[in-house]
Amino acid sequence: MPSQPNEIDQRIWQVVALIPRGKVATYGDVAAQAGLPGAARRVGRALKGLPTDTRIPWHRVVNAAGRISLPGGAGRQRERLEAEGVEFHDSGRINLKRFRHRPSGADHH
DNA sequence: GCGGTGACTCTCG
DNA sequence: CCGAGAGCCACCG
Repeated sequence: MPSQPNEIDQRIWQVVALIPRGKVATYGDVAAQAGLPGAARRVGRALKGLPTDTRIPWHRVVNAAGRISLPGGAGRQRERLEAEGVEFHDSGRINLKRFRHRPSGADHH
């Protein structure tokens, strides 16, 4: 099997698990929260290693442009997000100003 | 050890 | 707004 989950992956998953329903976070955000600033790609790899039946809300992680990066599964991820109330712009872009999850920052809006 | 690759991101034009 | 280029880190053959 492909690389067993290490402590780093566990921490990344934990951060993702804390993203509230109806909100999203970028790969960079998750990396920073997990104590790995600049390791966005590491996050993508960690999510790829999640089991199919996981309860981790992996679909709440999108790229910095507010778009879905998941290859071949964009439709599935988008459906899940829309089911939670996350709205998509024209060609599948999310308004991060509105739906981005800020862990340590109070709403200023 | 090297080069290719990817669920990334930023800068430039 | 979009694409190209570069920086990035870890995995793989």
